Amino acid sequence: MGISERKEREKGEMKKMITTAAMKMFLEDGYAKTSIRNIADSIEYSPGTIYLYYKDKDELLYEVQGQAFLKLLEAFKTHATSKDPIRRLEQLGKTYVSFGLENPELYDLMFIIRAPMNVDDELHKDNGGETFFYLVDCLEECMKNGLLIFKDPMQAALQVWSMMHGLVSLNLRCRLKVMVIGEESIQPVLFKAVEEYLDSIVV
Amino acid sequence: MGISERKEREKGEMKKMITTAAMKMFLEDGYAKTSIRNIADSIEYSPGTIYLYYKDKDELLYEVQGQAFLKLLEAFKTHATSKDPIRRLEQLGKTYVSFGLENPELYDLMFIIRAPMNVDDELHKDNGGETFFYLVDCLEECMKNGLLIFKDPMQAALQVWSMMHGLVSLNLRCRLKVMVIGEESIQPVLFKAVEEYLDSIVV
DNA sequence: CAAATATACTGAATGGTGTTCAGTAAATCC
DNA sequence: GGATTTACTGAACACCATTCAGTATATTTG
Repeated sequence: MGISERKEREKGEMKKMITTAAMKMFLEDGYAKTSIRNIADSIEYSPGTIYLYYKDKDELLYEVQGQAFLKLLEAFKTHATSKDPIRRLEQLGKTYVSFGLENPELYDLMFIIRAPMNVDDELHKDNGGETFFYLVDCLEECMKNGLLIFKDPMQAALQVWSMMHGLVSLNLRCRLKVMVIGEESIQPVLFKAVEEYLDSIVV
Repeated sequence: MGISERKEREKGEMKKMITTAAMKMFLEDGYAKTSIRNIADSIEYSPGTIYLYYKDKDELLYEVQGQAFLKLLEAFKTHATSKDPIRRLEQLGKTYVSFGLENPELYDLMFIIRAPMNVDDELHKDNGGETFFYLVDCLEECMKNGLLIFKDPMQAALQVWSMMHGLVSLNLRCRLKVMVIGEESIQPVLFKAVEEYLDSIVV
C-alpha cells in the first residue's frame, strides 16, 4: 500500500523544510541567535512540531552541519582539480580559506561552535568525513611520489588542516587584529600564508 | 580625606570578588553554563549588584580574559626561557599546546568563544597583546640571526600562531576524531606536530 | 546633632530561551 | 461508522540576561 510510503515521503519533506529554514537562519543570524521558536515561525508551525522531527536543537545543527560539509566538498571538487597533486593541494588550501572567509557563519557552525559532535562519537565519519578524506587523498598522492616532507599521512593531514583552520578561525574571532591587518588585505595575507606554508612542506 | 580612597578600594575589592568567582565558575562549568545569577549566588549578592560593577556579561568575560592571558604569559615566562631562540620557540609552542590541553575551558574563553572582542576594537592590545608579543619577540630574535625561512615577522607570527591554535582548537572541538587518535596519545601527537612544523621552518 | 543627599544593594519584572506534554483534530484502519 | 493512530498545537516549566523602582545604609551639609 502507498499510504505509508506517502507518509514516509511527507516526513522527509517536513524534515527538509525544517533544515532548509534552519540553514537559512543559521547563515543569516548565526546559530546562537536562531531560536526554535523563530524557525517554527518561519515555516508556520508551532515550536513543538520541530521536536517531532528533531530530538533537540543540537540534532538540527548536526543535520545542517552535514549539508555544510557537502557544500565544502562541492567547493573542493570544483576548485581543487589540478592533476598535479602539489598544485591541487594549494588549490585545496585556498578553497578552504576562501570558504571560511565567504561563509563565516557556516564555518562557525561546522568547526567552531560548541555542539553535538562532543557527544555522538560514531557519526563523525558521516559528517565531514568524506570532505576530510578529500584532503587526505591529495596528501597521500603527494607523498606517494615523495613530494612532501611528511612520513605519516595522518600527521600531514593534521598539520595542514590545523594551519588552514588556524588561519581561518583566528581571523573569524578577530584575533588577527593584534597584528593590525587592514580588512581588505586579509584574504591576500591568508593566501600568502597558505602559499608559504605549502612551500615549506614540499621537499 | 580617606573615605573616597576606601570607597575606591572597596569597589576594587568587589570587582575582584566578582571576577574571581566568575573565573572559577567559567573554568569549572564553561562560560555558557555560568549565569549571572549563579555568580551572584556564589558571592551572596543579588544579580543586580553585578551590573553595578560590570556593564554586562561580556564585560565580565573581557576582564576574565585579561587574567587568562596573563596566566598564559606566566606559563611562557616559566617554560620558554632557553637562551637559544629556536629552542625557545619550541618551548613556546609546547607550552601553548599544553596550556590549551590542560585548561580547555580557559582556552575556549580566550580564543574560541564568540564574545566582546568583536565590538571593542581598541582594547585588543591590552588583552593578550603582551602575550602575543612574547611570541613575536622570540620570532624576531630567530630571524635576526637568519634562523628562520620567513622574511616578515608578522607573517611568521601569523603562521606559527595559526598552527598552534589550529592544533589546539581542532582538538578541543573533537574534530581530530576523524583521524582516530586515542585520548591518551593526543598530547604526544600534537607535540610531534609542533616539532615537525618548527623543523620545517628553520633554515 | 538632624535633615538632606548620595551610595550600595535588592529582587521582582520584562522579554527572551529550549523543551515537554496534555489536549485536539484529522487521517487511517477495522 | 466507530476505534485508533498520527500530526500538531500552544500553554507551561525552568531557565537566561538585563533593568529599575524601591530601600536601607553611609556620608555630607546646615
